[in-house]
Amino acid sequence: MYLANTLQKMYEQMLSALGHQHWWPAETPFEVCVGAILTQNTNWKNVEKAINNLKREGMLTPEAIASSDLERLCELIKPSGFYRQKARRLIEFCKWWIDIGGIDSLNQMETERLREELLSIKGVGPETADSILLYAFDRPIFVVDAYTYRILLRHNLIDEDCDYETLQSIFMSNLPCDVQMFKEYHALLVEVGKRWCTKKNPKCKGCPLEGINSVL
DNA sequence: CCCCAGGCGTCCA
DNA sequence: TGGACGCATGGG
Repeated sequence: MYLANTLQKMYEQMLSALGHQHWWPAETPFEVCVGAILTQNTNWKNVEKAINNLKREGMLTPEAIASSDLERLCELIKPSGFYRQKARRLIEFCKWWIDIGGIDSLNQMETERLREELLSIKGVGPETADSILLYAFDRPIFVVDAYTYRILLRHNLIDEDCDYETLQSIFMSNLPCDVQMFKEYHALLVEVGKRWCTKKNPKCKGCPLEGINSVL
């Protein structure tokens, strides 16, 4: 079967089994960005606590974070883990956001340029940059993460040494270029990954994608 | 007690 | 260029 058909079928089966995921859970583009940095290698539940702390203190703005005291910021985001790194990363990100002219400038920027800009920020790698592009700025970019890799690997759709860009291009060159669908697809992969594609379930037993690539 | 989570930068060969 | 390692809290 053609890869394009398999990817399409995966999407339909996940959507049918799990329904819409309503990602990204945030009220503003800036909140998406903060969440994207805080969730690096961290459970989302812990990130929610950190974001709620920032909101409660009126700190969820680029200006407030950029000019915040490092120790105080650390305390507020502590539940999200790696908080010393992440506090510095948030401050760097916010300075960048302000320097570049805020959300209006960012909205006008070409997607390729915006991606380069994001990747130039210390602490923003490919997944964080692409999450921001897709969920904060509605750009048609497919987000790849550890679950994406693991799920495709277990279904024998990729090689073990498949890197980020290659994996991303597999989706982007075989699926229609649709922002809403990209958002839903990534969210569904994460949910499937959490529930079924775990170490404790090495055969992905019970997964809605079971047998998606029956050719072994 | 263990393992891991919606990664990234650094270091070193 | 790529593999190991540190970063750290909270939930199972």
